[in-house]
Amino acid sequence: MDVKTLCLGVLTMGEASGYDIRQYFEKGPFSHFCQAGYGSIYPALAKALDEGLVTCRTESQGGRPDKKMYTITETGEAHLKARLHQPLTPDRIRSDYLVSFLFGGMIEPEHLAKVYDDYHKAFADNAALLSSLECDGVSPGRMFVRELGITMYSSVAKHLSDNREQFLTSVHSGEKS
Amino acid sequence: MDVKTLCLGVLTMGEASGYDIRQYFEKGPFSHFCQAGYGSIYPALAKALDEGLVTCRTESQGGRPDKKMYTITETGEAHLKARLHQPLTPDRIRSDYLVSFLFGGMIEPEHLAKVYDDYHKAFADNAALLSSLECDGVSPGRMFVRELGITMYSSVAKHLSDNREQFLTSVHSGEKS
DNA sequence: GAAAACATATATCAAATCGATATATATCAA
DNA sequence: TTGATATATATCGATTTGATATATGTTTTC
Repeated sequence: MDVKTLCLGVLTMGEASGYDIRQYFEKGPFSHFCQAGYGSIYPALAKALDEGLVTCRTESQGGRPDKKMYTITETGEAHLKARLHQPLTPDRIRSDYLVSFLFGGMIEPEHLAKVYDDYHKAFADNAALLSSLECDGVSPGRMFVRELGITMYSSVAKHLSDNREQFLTSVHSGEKS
Repeated sequence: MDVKTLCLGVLTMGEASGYDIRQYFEKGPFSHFCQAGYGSIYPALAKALDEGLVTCRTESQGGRPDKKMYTITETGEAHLKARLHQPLTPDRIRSDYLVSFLFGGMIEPEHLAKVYDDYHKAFADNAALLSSLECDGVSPGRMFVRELGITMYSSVAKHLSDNREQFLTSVHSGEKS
């Protein structure tokens, strides 16, 4: 799912600027399972405009750079719908933290404990964040991914709580690498 | 954590070729939380060799291209260890499936059900795969990430089982987008 | 009340990564 | 024997990442 298609997805929820779209990927419900920065969003929007998948309206604002508001076209919706019916690539997780745990034996015990606690906090915080989200008038799809996220984050957070001492002691008991 | 550093990590477990390293990232315990293809591994090894982080030994084989066996150096180990004590970037999940569920209203019911079942199968399979792994003589770090993976995969698989009908009906009950 | 920090807004660029392809041979299955 | 899969290295275009540049408004802190 390339960034262009993801932008189309965001635009089905209403007119938005490149900056707005970035917010969806950084905060918002999207951020937990797809990311994109300005460096990919702006080129993607330019290409989408070029291909007639979106239209653009420039909104002048006092002082600040003009806001370019994008709206999805029928062609754009058709493109998104078609893409959603094509084969999907498997999920991909990138975790420096799990790599670190794998090589935990090479890390100073105090530092490893700190990293572990940070990791636990991140999962606990994400679970809490999703739980606190407003649910009124939210689409069933959004509701579903929210609940799946809560399940995932909280089960991992619990596992990390339950196995903290066991891991931190075993990883530094008389072995290398 | 760039590919060069990840390669060093693999090499702490013993001498390996670029092809071998690829296997670790495609199958093996690594594949679940970091990925890398030939296009990033070979350049990374060349750079690591250039910087003295690894040494290289060419193994001739009848017919097939020569095998280049890489070994991590002390400098390489120091580099890896230093990296493991530096700040880590947060985990990142990319899921076309969750994007699809978010826009489930735009997908034909039969197709959405198929996608859903594929997704469930992927999690169930991964949980089973990790559970079936040999544990004799495995390092505590490897053991830990394996168990965390089992927890994560099976909790999500269970959630997907438990909420299948609810999701598939609600997403197509009189609404758009 | 001034200074610093943060938010709004677009855009570009080098470096890293991804995904596909090329090359060559061995081995295993139909 | 034909085709598919595995071993092995390597490159290349396209995409993505992460940082930076530019310019101004708003909010917080000293």
